[in-house]
Amino acid sequence: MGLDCQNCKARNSQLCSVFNDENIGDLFSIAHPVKVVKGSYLLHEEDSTKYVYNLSSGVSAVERLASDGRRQIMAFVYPGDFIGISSGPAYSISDRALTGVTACKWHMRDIEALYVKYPELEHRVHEIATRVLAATMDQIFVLGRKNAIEKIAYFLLYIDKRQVKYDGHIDDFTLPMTRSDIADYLGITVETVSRAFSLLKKKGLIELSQNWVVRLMDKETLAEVADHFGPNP
Amino acid sequence: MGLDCQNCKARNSQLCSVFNDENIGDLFSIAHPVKVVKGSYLLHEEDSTKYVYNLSSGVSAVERLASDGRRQIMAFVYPGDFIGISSGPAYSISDRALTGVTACKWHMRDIEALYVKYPELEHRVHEIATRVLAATMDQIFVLGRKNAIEKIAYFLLYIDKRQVKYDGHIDDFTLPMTRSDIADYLGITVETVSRAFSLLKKKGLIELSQNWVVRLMDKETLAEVADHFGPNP
DNA sequence: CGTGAGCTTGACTAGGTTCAAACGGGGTGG
DNA sequence: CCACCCCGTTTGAACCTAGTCAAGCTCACG
Repeated sequence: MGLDCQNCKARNSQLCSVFNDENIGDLFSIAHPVKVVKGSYLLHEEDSTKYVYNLSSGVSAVERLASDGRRQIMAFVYPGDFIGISSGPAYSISDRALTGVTACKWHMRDIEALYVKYPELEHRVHEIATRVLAATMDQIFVLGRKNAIEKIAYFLLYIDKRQVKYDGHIDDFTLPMTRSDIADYLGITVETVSRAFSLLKKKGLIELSQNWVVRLMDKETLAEVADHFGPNP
Repeated sequence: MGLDCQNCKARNSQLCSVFNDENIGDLFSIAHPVKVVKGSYLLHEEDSTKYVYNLSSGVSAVERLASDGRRQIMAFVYPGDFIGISSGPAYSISDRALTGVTACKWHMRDIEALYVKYPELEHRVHEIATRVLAATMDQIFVLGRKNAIEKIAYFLLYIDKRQVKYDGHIDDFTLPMTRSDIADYLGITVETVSRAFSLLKKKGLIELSQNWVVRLMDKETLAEVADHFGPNP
């Protein structure tokens, strides 16, 4: 039991790491593995909030869509990330697979039932919510107070940090999301994203191959740009 | 014990309502009441995250300040609201009193010690975090995908909803925050806030007295404006 | 009654959006 | 196998929303 867990990219995630290799089966046996193709949804805004998910492979985006078509992406979800935390009867966000995605899905009731045997589990779930909150606050600052170039520089460093964990790469990585996804994450348009990429390329801070592969040439300067870019020195 | 609690505006808050009038003393006896004057801080970004707070009276703002002076307000805090939820060793936000403020302050350790006697308390604390997260997601959408007029209309309806709970007013209320605070909350400038107010006034959707007292004349239309305002019908 | 902090208004500017056209690469069908 | 097409991206140009700078106003307060 829990055989698959050994090779799962989420094995060391906040949730699964509560269990050791002997008792991980307790968690795995109540999990429903799900597989979702690129472009379709793990969960929908109006779904009832019975289930929670832990991403095993692939990348997805937590998003909200307004009636007039405006979209805002709240977060990108990587293996080991937890989805489905929500107050109220419906998630108020959707989660769309950007690549093929596999995940473990649990009835929240089943997770809660394990709290008795593993009290640490409850603390972890709480901790996960708190971390998500912290990340969300960061994003509020970015959306409210950073200009386009700063946003893109910040985004690249953020993705770099996220992907390192699971790829073990040195300094280039493949973006799983389109320019349009990036735009909807940062509250700007595709064109602005594209222009910002071009500018950073011209400045020698990044290199792009085939639109998707990014290499960060100078993370230090990039961090400065993410912090402040514009007329006032 | 818990005498003050009877008249406290936070008596029915998510935290305090776990206790009935008989046992609220268990919570109150471990509380440290604090009083903060307008303009000073309940907590600072770099403070260690030992304490949590529940606002009793007044209004404060959760904010983050960048090194170059840019400020972003994450949330306005009203009586009954909970502050101090944080991952990591330091809050990464500050909380500034917009009016004179009183609050109950607890050592998180003391709250956790009560979990044994009141298991519901732990669930509530989690629930609070989850609600804050939901509110924060709403704001991300506003910051990322709404224009200035939509932001202001949304803001007015939001404040209206917040203040009703504790004032019992019909349709006017006094803003506790300056134009500059509103600007920093919505990711725009003071001038833009001012112009948006003037426009909504000209349209007959709101009335202003002495800059601080707002009356919403037509909430329905205001809600439409908050949803969509601009060229595309 | 004078002062100043906060608010409003105006004129100009700039950063980002919009609209439009062209490019490029991967996949499909002839 | 290659031409074609399509989707996502890039780039350009015009436009417009919000920012900036500056002046004048209001009102609470000393």
